[in-house]
Amino acid sequence: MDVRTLCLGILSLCDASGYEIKKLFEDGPFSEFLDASYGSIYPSLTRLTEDGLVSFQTMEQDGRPDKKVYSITANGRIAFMSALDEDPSEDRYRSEFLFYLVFSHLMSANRVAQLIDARIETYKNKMRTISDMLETADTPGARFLAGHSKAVIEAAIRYLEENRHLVEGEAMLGQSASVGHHLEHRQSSERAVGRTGS
Amino acid sequence: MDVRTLCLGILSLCDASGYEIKKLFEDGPFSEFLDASYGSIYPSLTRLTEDGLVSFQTMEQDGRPDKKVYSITANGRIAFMSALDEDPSEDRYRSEFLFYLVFSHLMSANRVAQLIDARIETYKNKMRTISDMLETADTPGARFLAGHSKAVIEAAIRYLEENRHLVEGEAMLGQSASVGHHLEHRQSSERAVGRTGS
DNA sequence: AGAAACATGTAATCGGTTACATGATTAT
DNA sequence: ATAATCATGTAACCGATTACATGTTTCT
Repeated sequence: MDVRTLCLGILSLCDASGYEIKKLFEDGPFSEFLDASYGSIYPSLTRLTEDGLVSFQTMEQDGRPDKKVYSITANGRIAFMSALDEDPSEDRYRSEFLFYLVFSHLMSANRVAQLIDARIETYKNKMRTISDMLETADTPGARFLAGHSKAVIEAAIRYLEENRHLVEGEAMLGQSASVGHHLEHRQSSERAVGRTGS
Repeated sequence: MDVRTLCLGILSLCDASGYEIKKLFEDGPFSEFLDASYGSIYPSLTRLTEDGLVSFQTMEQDGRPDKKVYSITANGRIAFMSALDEDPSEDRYRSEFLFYLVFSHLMSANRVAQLIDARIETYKNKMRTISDMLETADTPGARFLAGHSKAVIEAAIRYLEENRHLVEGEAMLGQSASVGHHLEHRQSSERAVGRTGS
């Protein structure tokens, strides 16, 4: 699902400018599971306008730049509902933090502790944001979303606090066999025939 | 952190071919929080070889194509450990599923239920994979990672099962104010000056 | 018979980010 | 003073995915 459809969905909930849509991705209820930059939002809005799926009104403001407030059109609503008929793509989760922890044996215990402390701190900040959302959520969908984030983040914090000792032992070098055994080299019929590049 | 560094990290744990690295991203212990395609892995390995950070041995195999088994070099280890000194970038999580649920009011209760059922099914499959990993994990890092995934996924399943009723009520149309109030339009000094595109 | 696994690699494409350009106002 | 917020937009760049190209063996 591209940024165009994401914008269309947001505009099906309320009118907004490109700047405001970006804020919704950044701090609002969508921040936990979506993101898009101005460089993708503005061109999307232009395309959607060309395709007749949204329209806009230019608003003059005192002491602020003009703003284009976009509204979804009837065709836009139809297009968005068609998009919802497609199955959602799989979640994509990418965490350098977790990748780092695979290599805790290459870092000092202090470094690992610092990494985990920072992570817990980030989570706790998010929890504050989410608690605010839960309080102000006035639709089931919004409450559901906020509650979901809360449940998952709470579980992550609890896990980190209870199990950090597992990776904070001082750097024990040596190879991790746990990855190796995912690759069962068939020693039998393998023959090395050359070495390059070292 | 680009695919090059990811490959370097994996090769710091054990020798592997490009194909095997891909499998590690796909089914192995990294599948929960990383991904990369052949189209990025093979060129990365070539670049790493050119830079002297890895080397490879060509292995002839009976009844299978030749395979290039890569090993990290001393310089490679140094480069990777330098990479670990940088702070990890923030997690990126992208979920169309959660985005869809914001619009549960635009879908039939059946469709929403079907979406949630599929999601729970996916989670339960993952749980099986992770249980296997937990059993075979022979290093603290591996156990820690698997345990983390387990804790988070369990929380998500529990939440979905206990709260799905919130979004499975039959389509109640109308606008969601919960997004709107994240955008406090300063009605006072705003003036519409034109409408375009509808 | 056909699909899936094994195995490597290139080229075209594409979506998206980063940086740039501009500029007033408000908060620190 | 300086940074941050408000506000829109373009161009360059880049990393990564997708599709293509090739071929054997094993599983269903």
